[in-house]
Amino acid sequence: MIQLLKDNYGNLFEKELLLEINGVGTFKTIPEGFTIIRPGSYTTSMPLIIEGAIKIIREDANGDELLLYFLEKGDTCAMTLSCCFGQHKSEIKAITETETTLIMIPIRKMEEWITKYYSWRNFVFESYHNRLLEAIETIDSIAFLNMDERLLKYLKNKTKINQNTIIKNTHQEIAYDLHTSRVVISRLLKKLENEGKIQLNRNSIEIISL
Amino acid sequence: MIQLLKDNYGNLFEKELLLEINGVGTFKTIPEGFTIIRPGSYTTSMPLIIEGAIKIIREDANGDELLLYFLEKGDTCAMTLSCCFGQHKSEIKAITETETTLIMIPIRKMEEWITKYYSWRNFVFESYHNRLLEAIETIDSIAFLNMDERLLKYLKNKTKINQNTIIKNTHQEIAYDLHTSRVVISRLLKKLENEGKIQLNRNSIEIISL
DNA sequence: TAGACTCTGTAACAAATGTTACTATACTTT
DNA sequence: AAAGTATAGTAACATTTGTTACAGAGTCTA
Repeated sequence: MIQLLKDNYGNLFEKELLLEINGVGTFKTIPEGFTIIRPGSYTTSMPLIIEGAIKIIREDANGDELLLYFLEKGDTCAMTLSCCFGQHKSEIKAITETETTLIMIPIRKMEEWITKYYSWRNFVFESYHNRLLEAIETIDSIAFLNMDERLLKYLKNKTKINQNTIIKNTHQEIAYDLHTSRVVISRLLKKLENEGKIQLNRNSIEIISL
Repeated sequence: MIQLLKDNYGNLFEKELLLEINGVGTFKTIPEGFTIIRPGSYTTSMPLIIEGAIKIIREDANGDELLLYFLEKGDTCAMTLSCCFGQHKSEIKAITETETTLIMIPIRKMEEWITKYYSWRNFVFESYHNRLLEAIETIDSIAFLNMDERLLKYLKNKTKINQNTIIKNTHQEIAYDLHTSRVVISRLLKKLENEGKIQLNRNSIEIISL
């Protein structure tokens, strides 16, 4: 069995299930910045993240965008889950934030395992729960926080996800994620720099202390 | 078997399951404006809505509030679902919007039925899916719409849920749901009245044409 | 190296939303 | 009926966020 699978899901799933996953799952490594899922698309397999991070974005009909949350290793996409179960189409866009390694599980199997393995059932429900919580967390941020606080939270989150205190993004990219304008982000970042919390450079932001 | 159960879930669940629900479920009728679930609370049973409507509200530590969505007959609370499965505590507040009749299902049974009945499994997953979609819909509204559009959407939704073109609420109550101030709501409502879309009265709003 | 292009900084202004304060009216209670 | 309370209307103003415009600095390419 591939070591990566064992490392990431070994304490979550029983041995038989791990063997099944290893048998029917397809391993895939996807480069950074690749769009995995688009709004309106249907999926026939479900991804388990082994390594890396995926950015889940809401995109409406006018092309307005907003970052919903990040997925990391050990996570799966709840939207894909329910798309698989119910044959619904996707309402979100998924882009690899870093290079990402996935195991793709065919729908047929994931349905079968629901009745067969308690640990799998648990994993699926936990995933739904976590995604619902993250959606609510996003709602909290947009509804209750001002843009400066949202930006701060975003920067913290980003350093955690990328395991790096240097954030390689333009102000425009950040503005898209937070659904605001570039000028607003530049303004607030400059304020953070003046407060000594970050260091601004072209195409990147170094976090000093948030 | 109670007719209401058959009427609302008859085409969703098989006969055996309906009989089981009827056997172990407890029927409850709750008056309007009653708080069913509070943030931080744990639940040991899961509600199926038979009649009426429930308002699901996010409430943060500072007491800030925001309406997430309404639940109607045929719905169940996904947050409660995952609370039951995972022993998590509630992150939301649930208040009856109208008088509501529920069937309460003990956790033990709902877990057992997951493996036993395909239709139940389906129902649970569909519920999660729908709640996730509604959370995303809420995110859309807060992120992409201005307050006047959000108010309009709110009024439309409210007439649908209550089956009544007269909305019995004060401006303050609406302001809480949309997490803004009373003055803002009064201002926008007055604008809608001037446009001939609504008629304002003390403690109530009559919808003319939205 | 000249020109094109991208990214950032900044000012000036516009629009949306939030706050405070005060008034009038309707309703409730004593 | 008088007093108190809740609700709504409105003005004036503050704050936050969004928009437009332009300049300068870095990067890329012919």
